[in-house]
Amino acid sequence: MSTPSLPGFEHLLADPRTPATADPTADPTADPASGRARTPRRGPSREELLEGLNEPQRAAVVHAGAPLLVVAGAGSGKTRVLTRRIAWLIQERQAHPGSILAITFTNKAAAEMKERVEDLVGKRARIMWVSTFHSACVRILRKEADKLGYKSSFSIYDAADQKRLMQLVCKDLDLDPKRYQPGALLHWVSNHKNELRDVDEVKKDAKNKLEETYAAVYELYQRRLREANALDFDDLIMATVNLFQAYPEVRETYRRRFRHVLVDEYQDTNHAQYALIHQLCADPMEETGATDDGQRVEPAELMVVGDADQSIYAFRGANIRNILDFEQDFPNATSILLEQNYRSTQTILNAANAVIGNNKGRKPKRLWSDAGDGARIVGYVADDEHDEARFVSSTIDELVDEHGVRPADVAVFYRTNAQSRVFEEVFIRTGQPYKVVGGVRFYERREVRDALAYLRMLANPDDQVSLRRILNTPKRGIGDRAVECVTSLADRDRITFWDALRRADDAPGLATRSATNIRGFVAMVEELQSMVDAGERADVVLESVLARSGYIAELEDSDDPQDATRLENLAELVAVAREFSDDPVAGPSADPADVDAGTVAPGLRDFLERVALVADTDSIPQDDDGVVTLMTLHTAKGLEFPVVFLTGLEDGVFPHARALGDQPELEEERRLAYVGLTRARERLYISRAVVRSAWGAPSHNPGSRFLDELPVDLVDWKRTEAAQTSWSRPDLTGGNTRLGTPTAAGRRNFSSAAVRADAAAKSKPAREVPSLEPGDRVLHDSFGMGTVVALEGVAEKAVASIDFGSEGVKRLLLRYAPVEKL
DNA sequence: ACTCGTTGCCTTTTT
DNA sequence: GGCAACGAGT
Repeated sequence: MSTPSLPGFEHLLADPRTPATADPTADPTADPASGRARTPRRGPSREELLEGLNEPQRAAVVHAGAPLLVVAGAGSGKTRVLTRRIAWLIQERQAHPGSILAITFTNKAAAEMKERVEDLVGKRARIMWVSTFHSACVRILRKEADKLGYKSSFSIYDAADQKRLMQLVCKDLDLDPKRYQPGALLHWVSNHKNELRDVDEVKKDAKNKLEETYAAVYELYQRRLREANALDFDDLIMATVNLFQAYPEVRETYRRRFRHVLVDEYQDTNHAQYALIHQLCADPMEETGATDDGQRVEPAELMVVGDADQSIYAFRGANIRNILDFEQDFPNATSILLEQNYRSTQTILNAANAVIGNNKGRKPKRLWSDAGDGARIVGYVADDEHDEARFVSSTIDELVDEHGVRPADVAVFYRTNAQSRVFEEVFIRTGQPYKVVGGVRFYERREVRDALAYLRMLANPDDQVSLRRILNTPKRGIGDRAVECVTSLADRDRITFWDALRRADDAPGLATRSATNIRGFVAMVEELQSMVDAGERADVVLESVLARSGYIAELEDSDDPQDATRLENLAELVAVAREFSDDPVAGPSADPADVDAGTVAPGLRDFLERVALVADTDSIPQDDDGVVTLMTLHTAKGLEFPVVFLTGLEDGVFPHARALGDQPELEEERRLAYVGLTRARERLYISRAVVRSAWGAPSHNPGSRFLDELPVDLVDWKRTEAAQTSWSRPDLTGGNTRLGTPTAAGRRNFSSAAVRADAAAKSKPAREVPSLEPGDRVLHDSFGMGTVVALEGVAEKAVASIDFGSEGVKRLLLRYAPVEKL
């Protein structure tokens, strides 16, 4: 997200010797160079800035000097601390707002923080950099792109673009798509980028054929990105780190500029992000050799805020060690612990503390509240997922009728998006309005992506992925064959795909019909490009695109009711563009950024940038009186509700089957549970289904192990497993299954669970099993670690099939087998 | 070049 | 159970 610059901003950046006062909007009384400046009379007093804060919170706000880690438990008021501290820096320590860099993880959080600081200290807060890592990096990279061999107009590829590009790469390398899945390859590439490992390094370290192939994929993928003048999300960070490394003088510019760096959600940073912070904030004395003599800049003041217990994005490269090792990474760092919770009842906190306490290697922390114990947690064991949904629905009715709860106070959480369906069905039936947050998102809809692809291709004709996407959308008679011909022309003459299109007549083997169609396409694009070059507003360009391309016409002619929705979505997109063009500073991600000198009004590129870096969960309206909110646990992070339903507490669902066998992954699931529990303010409901249909087939899941971790006296079970009808009462008790009950139900249970475990074992062989049931991990004296795949037989005749990975699958008579449950 | 039918695959996802 | 991606048929 970014918006046009404030005048004078480039100057500020370009010449570090004129820091603060170069900006006309800045408060001239707050010149940091003059040390003790006149204190502006506007704004809150010291007392007001510290008002209502507890001791550790105050300490964090006023702390000066050494790097500071604020360990902020859930609901402990960390956003407050952050905003007050920023205001404090400006107000009391005369920091120039332009010297403050605050990093958040969402644009929404950035906008909120900025707004709150602005409320405290006034408009001068606007020139602070409050943004996400990605936005900040884009701002830097746009300016310095040429140093890295990119044009400043580079595109930003999101997950879908990456996938498309990766598919092209796989095709070029002639890889079997079954053996090499684009998704897996991307994940692998992403991991390397997060670890700042470039292609050369990876190639050098390839140990076997497979790794060499992967490295080759990485190499070609990067080459294609470069050819497309595009960077993917991970590149944004890595390229900035590389830039700072390769150009110390550039780095120094930013080091001089940012005197205060604050990072929120530090537990979710990855290595690349850590490195970036380190480059900006670490003492250069410790860096490799003296870079320059004399002119050394004091390192910026760093404060990071986070909670290791809420780190739930490891699967995306977040490294929990960043926060755990902060004190080692930044010598003489201090830390402050915020344990007082202002959100939940003590009952809820006790539950959360108990669960998270099962994670190893964690720094002790116990949330407490003076809100009192409140209601007990209510538990429910449902027959199946429909029963569970009915329980949730009827409980909500009851709360609304008898306890004055508004539906908007209620949230229903689940582990995976697919689980939302059952709740939706029941809510539709009962007429309970609801809102699903997340799921298929606006910017991921096909028509929206198509429209954006047009715009991106206009802004950056090198952008192959976008260009190819819309080349024949809507259908204009340019098929695979034609694309093939143009591609080979591009390859042979070493020109871009777009240039090849313009010279399509030279392409050998191209049908005249296709050539004609391509000429028509090129003419249309060039005409639209001239609009862009003339600096036309984004919404005007967009409307022309939709009209001229025939995209609208095609949808209008269609009978498919879906296409009516698509038209609406496009209208919505036009509205977004119009709003942006009218007032780019407004909106959820307002953040003044620098654009090319000379561009006064916000252009198409600015719009694209905003769109590329904004998740649209950012724009979910939070308040709507009669509406229940449904979302995954991941999207629930950072939110709070008076009433929370935590559903699907079953081993295999939550914790997810793929995590069952892996200690670190299981701990991440546990943190996710912790996040879920701590969202609740007053009332917490937990539920699970004994039978749940997954992928069509019913699956019989044992209760989540997290349920066993809750102190028994905190939970009031409205219905337990014992209350189940006899047919569905197999050998499960709580989360612990005794082995082998010779009932039909037992077998049914076994077989369906085995199917799941088998599936899990296939994708991730070799691992865990506690109280023996499929999916559990065991340790065998000679075979090592293994995963229980299936169980058969009773008591001392019980036999387990255990997958020991490279050792193969063994059938072991448990009475004799030297296996130990882990 | 386009359309339709079959197969295969399934977490989570702030950017 | 649902979607997307691929392949065969027109």
